[in-house]
Amino acid sequence: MATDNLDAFFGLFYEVGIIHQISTAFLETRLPGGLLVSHFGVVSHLIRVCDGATPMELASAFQVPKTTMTHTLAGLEKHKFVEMRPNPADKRSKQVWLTPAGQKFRNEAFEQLVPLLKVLGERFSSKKVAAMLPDLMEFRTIIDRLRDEMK
Amino acid sequence: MATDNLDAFFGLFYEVGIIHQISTAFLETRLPGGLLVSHFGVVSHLIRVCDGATPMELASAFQVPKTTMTHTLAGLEKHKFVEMRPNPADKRSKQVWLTPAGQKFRNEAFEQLVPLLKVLGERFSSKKVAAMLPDLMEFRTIIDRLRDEMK
DNA sequence: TGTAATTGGTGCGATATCGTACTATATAAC
DNA sequence: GTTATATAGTACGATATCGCACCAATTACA
Repeated sequence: MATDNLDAFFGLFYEVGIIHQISTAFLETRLPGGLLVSHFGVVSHLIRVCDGATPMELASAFQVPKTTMTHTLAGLEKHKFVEMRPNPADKRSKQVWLTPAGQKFRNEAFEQLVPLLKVLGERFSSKKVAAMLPDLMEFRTIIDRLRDEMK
Repeated sequence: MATDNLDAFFGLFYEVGIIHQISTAFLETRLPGGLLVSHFGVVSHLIRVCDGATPMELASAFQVPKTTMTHTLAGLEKHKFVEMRPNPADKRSKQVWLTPAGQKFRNEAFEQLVPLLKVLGERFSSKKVAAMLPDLMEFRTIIDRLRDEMK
């Protein structure tokens, strides 16, 4: 592979970094009470994917170290947005359950984003976004596996 | 715009977040002396785009707050990878210049990544990556402008 | 079934990130 | 030309991130 081809990968990492930076900052200025995207992400995951997930499952879903997830969950707990219960299937483990306050937080934050995403959608169609997703997901899956192999 | 369409945007933000997370962690375990991707990014920018850039130009290129860039540059300076000089065009400002040690750091880190990216390229072709870039760049440009408008 | 290796979670310390406030300089308005 | 506003950079404090070490529970396996 020539060096030129490597440039494509660096370009991808660069764009991903910038998009991450912009979108995170943008969203966080619009979340109440100093909550972060990490909090919003976890709560969304519990609503959309699986309530009662374990901390490890969440860490794995967002590909962050487990200590980071512990910290994020402590923040959500402090706000009473989630409740930690023992995991009946494994006494080492816990389960993270949304509270009504947590659902309210997520839904209100979501509703606040709708008009902003509508404006965005007028400039970059959601169809185009949807068309980008399969390649991104495939790429993500591949680097995920690659990372595991080289651990 | 229906809620379904919003899902595409959330999906994009999610994938971008994960890819950022994986690629950053992956690269950072392979950089010497506790250097971070932010350091590698700045040094690469100085080599590839413009040596002698001002801190503000760098902060803007990576879309990070200027205080963050100050911190990153201090780290590079401590390693003698860059040199800060006064900006002749503006006495408030500075210019960031690479040192030979900084070039060496970047080139060695780059060379170390080549074999890894080669493996990656066997599983996800650089052509496919290159094909994804225009849309990502357009999206990035749009959210960048949107953010400025709503500041 | 007893011991070794693995896994889920937390405590702790180092440091990266970033908002606020501040100084010095530059630009604009008048 | 003087004054008001904006901009480049830094100091500082709060807190997010994450590696390491640890304990408890589970799983592998001899």
